[in-house]
Amino acid sequence: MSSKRAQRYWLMKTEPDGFSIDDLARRGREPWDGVRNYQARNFMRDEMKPGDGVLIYHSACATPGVAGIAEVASDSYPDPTQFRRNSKYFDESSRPDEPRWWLVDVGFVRKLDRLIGLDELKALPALEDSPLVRRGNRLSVLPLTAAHWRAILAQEKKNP
DNA sequence: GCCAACGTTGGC
DNA sequence: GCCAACGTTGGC
Repeated sequence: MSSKRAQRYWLMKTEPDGFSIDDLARRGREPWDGVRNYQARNFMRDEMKPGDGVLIYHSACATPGVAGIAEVASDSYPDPTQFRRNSKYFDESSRPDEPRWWLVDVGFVRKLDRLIGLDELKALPALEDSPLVRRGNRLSVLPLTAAHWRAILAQEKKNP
């Protein structure tokens, strides 16, 4: 396999009441549709590449935190829901010849042995510079450094 | 359910 | 281009 660039790392949020790591495990692979934030869109459209590592984060739930590992499973392509009039993600001002919203497919890798809660993440010195643990952070797709990735996954083997 | 933080919209 | 109003996210 020839790789033109080093693997990158990302974190993607999902609300488990709507779509959880278990749903991803069942389906194996899922188009990450419905993202309607320009910064998150730019990451998916311009920077994510197949094979990149993804941490799946459960948000807006009883215990928010990192729940599993996935990978970028496709190149980016236009989010089809933006053109579906009956979709809640429909965007009437987006044009098929110039799509506004883009996505990637996400492939399941594995569920973590245990959920690594936000309280734990906040306590990790390695994550001090990540927007993930900053108050008021609303970005649903964000980049991680290799150090962030390692620090988060190292927690899996530790007692909370 | 509350509310702080943030992004987006639209009037001017 | 500014900024107030509004809508949404997300932790608690």
